[in-house]
Amino acid sequence: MPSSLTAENTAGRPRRLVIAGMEGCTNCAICEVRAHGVCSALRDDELERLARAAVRMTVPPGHIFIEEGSRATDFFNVTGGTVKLFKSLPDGRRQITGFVSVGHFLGLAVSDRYAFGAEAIDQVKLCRFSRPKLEGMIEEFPRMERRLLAEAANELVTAQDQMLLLGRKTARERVASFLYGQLENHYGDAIPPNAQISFPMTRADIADFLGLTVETVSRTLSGLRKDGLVTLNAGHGITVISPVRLEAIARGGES
Amino acid sequence: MPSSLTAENTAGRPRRLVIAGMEGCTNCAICEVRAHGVCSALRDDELERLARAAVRMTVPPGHIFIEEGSRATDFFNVTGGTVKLFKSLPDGRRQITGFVSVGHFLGLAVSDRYAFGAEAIDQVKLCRFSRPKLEGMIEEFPRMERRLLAEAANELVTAQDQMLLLGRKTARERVASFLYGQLENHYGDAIPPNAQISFPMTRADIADFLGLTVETVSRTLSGLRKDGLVTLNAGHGITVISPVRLEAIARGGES
DNA sequence: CCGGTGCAATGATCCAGGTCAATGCTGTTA
DNA sequence: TAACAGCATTGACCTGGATCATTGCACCGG
Repeated sequence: MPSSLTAENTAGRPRRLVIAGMEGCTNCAICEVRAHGVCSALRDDELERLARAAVRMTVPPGHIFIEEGSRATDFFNVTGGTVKLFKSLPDGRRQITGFVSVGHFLGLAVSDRYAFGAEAIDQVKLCRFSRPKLEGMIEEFPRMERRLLAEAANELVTAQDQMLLLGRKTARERVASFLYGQLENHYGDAIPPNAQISFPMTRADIADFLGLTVETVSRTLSGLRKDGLVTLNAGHGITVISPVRLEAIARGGES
Repeated sequence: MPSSLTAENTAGRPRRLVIAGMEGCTNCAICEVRAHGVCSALRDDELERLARAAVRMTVPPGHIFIEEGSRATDFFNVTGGTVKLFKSLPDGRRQITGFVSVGHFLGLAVSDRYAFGAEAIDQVKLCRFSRPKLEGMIEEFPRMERRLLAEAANELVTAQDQMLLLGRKTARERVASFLYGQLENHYGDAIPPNAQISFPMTRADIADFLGLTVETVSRTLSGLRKDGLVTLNAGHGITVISPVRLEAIARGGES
């Protein structure tokens, strides 16, 4: 039975749902993520109304602000930091279904309960909307709904990629896919040789995202280093020497 | 490297995109799936307009009607039969990302290309809409967009469940999850003991859906039979003796 | 400067599920 | 009613990645 080494994080030291900072936000028009996220679909006068529905929050690293299976009372828009979304099994095995950062929307639920948990990786800033308020907004601003649908479609495509990864890729291909994905996040589609990336998540997070163990992630990264594909820098930094070869591996087109 | 035994299906005998039957549909109001699908969101007069945009199609078993990576020109609504959605790797490894049947919508794409392929498992009936036409419809009938968003949210939740399955569940848990899912499809949430199910997909399809090999699926089913949890009937029929215990296994709460 | 705490890396061993190879079963064509 | 084709099952064996154990390496507080 595969297990997750991060299990004891939850089992041993259950984290409370603590919200550190929370203040009203009166001006969405000057919001730092105006260009991204759901808000980008709105005109200035519409943002005015949005502002009244939104509450700004700051969540410290390691804290869970959406508890798996809890009542889905709110929607969130990430305005800073990185969040991991996850699902767990009763014995502590955990699957991270995605990492989301600035501009991303969070909280679509079918039933009245969240199907996943959300935990801050680093210092995370959020814009929170109550469910009824957001529903009112959607009713009023069709462009916002359009935007939501587009984001959902996007996430669906990402989810399908991840299913292919989890169901059929080797450890090496999974790690290469993860690294290449991080490259794309930073550089877009013009990735230079010797591209640098640094990400906030630990090996354990990466393992839980890729359906592997920490040890395998570590060994596989060492393998890529020995093969001259990457260098491992201080902190969580990595230099990808040949993004092209990395992508080939990620795609499953190379051993 | 894990491999998919269905690889030669594509490699050896590439299937052409053949559409067997195709006729105009003039009356969506009497459509057999009126109660399900996107159409259920519309009033009769709206259906009238929908009818003019829709084309009915029949696709024979085994035929691919959406080619992975091809131009996303159409949207489909499944009105009969079962479709498998899949993604593949260059060497033929394949992951089935979902089975969709009557009422389900199909074809949401981020870019202008489909990110997945779609193949008919049995005789499949479809309602086809051209992309621009559907976009017009959405513009005109906000309730249809609402419906689409709801379905996307639903699929997202299902996708997350599947990621947990593929990343962290054992073979036994995966097969139990699949069977239990089939039970839910047939019976809703009131599943009686000794519930019967029969599904159109082969062991190879199940394997590609669960990230396993045909052999492991076969052995695991035999294991469940030996443990008195199921009986394997003729054709693709299975009787689930104890749905409660099956669900416990599926949830990861039992060895 | 030292001891501690929390990752990360590496080594040794194990095993769940993959691979390879028959064998069975069922339906279909002749 | 035989011969074939296409799954499905079962067995024997192998291996990629999991498990268990140790060591290394920062960064922090005293």
